Amino acid sequence: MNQIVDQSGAVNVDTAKGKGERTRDRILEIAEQAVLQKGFGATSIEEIICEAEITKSGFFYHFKDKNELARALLLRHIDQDEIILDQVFNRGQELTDDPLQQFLIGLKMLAELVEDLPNGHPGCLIAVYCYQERLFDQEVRQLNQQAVLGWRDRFRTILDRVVEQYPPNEPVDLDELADMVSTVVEGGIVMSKALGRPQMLANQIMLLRSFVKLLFAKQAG
Amino acid sequence: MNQIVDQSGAVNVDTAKGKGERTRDRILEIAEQAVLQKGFGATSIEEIICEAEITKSGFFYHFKDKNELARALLLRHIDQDEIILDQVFNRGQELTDDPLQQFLIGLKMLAELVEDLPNGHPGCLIAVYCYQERLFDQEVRQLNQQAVLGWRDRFRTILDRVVEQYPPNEPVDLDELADMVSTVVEGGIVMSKALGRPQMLANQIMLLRSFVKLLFAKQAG
DNA sequence: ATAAAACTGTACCGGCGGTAGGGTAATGTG
DNA sequence: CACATTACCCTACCGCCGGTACAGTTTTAT
Repeated sequence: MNQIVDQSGAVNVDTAKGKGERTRDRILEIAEQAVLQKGFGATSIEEIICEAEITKSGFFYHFKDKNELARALLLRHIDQDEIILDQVFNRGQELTDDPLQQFLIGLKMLAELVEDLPNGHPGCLIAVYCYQERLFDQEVRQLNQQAVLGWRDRFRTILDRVVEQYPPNEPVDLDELADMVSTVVEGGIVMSKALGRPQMLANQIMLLRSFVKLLFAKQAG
Repeated sequence: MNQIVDQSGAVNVDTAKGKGERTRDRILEIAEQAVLQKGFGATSIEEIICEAEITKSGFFYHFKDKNELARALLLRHIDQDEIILDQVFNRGQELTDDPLQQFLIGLKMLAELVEDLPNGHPGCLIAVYCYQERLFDQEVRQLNQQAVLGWRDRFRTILDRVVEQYPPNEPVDLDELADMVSTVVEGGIVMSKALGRPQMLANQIMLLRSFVKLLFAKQAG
């Protein structure tokens, strides 16, 4: 979904890593930016090594070919994404015991988080890979799939607890509703990018939040 | 949003065109398939001319460079998309005078339409271009933006008529709600592709439809 | 018949992904 | 400090691709 990551203390963390790992991270960071703006196929190794100030040999020391770069990019992206989502939705659990409120707080925090990004959400690698599937091997495609299924599980778990206390006002499949969070985020990113209006993503998340409220709100009378 | 197009009588239409235009159309058709599966940057002119059974000179006779191909692809895609959306949402107006029902019928028909695609929705060029913005010039990016704004206008017009008769049960910005249709379709396509489950897109559209119902349904009492 | 349209053929350029292999500087560790 | 390992750099090369140039040929519409 995103690769916003807390960078406080990043220097300390980096220096704690070996030199190789630091270079590798730098390559991945630069590559991800490029891939999100131009796609994987159009991102040249040349430009990556140029910006990273290494040589082609240096690049191929870390990644044996471009496909391995793709895999590493995706793994890193998925990891960072999970950290963010954990932060956001665990925070809801700290603030209240009501599962519906937890979910609503999580969505609100997610919206605020993406709204605070100065240049808008940079994009989601999973979406990039979906639209360039033919470039990747089966392993990468499976990783992609598992990441999305992970999102479903995450939100489904929350929703299961919600419906125990709040019967939905309209019959819904909870897996589909869980998927809708991902759908709105992915679609919202596309819309934000298309219109050049970063705020759209946050708006769409908040709109989804309205719908969740409507769906589970206890009807008057 | 899509490039599903009615192909009945396509042969007649084609033969009515000049030979040049037919070749041009064939190039565009082949190119779109490739771009939706591999991205624009990774789609080589070589493979296009190979599949179209023309030479490189033939290609450059129709398009002076790859950027012109990009523009033509986008224009074609937007045109076809508008035809589809017109069909779907005008049909609702034929069936009832109630604006809410018109919208709900349109969404239902859209869901059915994408569900009937044998290999799932092939993808949306607008989304592809968003995620590869750096590859295109300002003109193409503006075309993209206008297409999305066109979607907003379309749905906003319908929603304006809806709210006249159905006050929303939760305060919403109608532009944002209009955008949500696009968001869900774009996001749904990504999710469908990621999971390899074409039906997801239709499910997500139907879920959006549920929310529209909830939002505008007259409360009991 | 004829002009315009729609190509084909050939040759070339520079950039890029990727390979191969030898050389070297930096680094962590005992 | 010694030393092996890690982490690179350098050079040279291959083949593919986007793109250009331009002359020649077929096809089509009228």
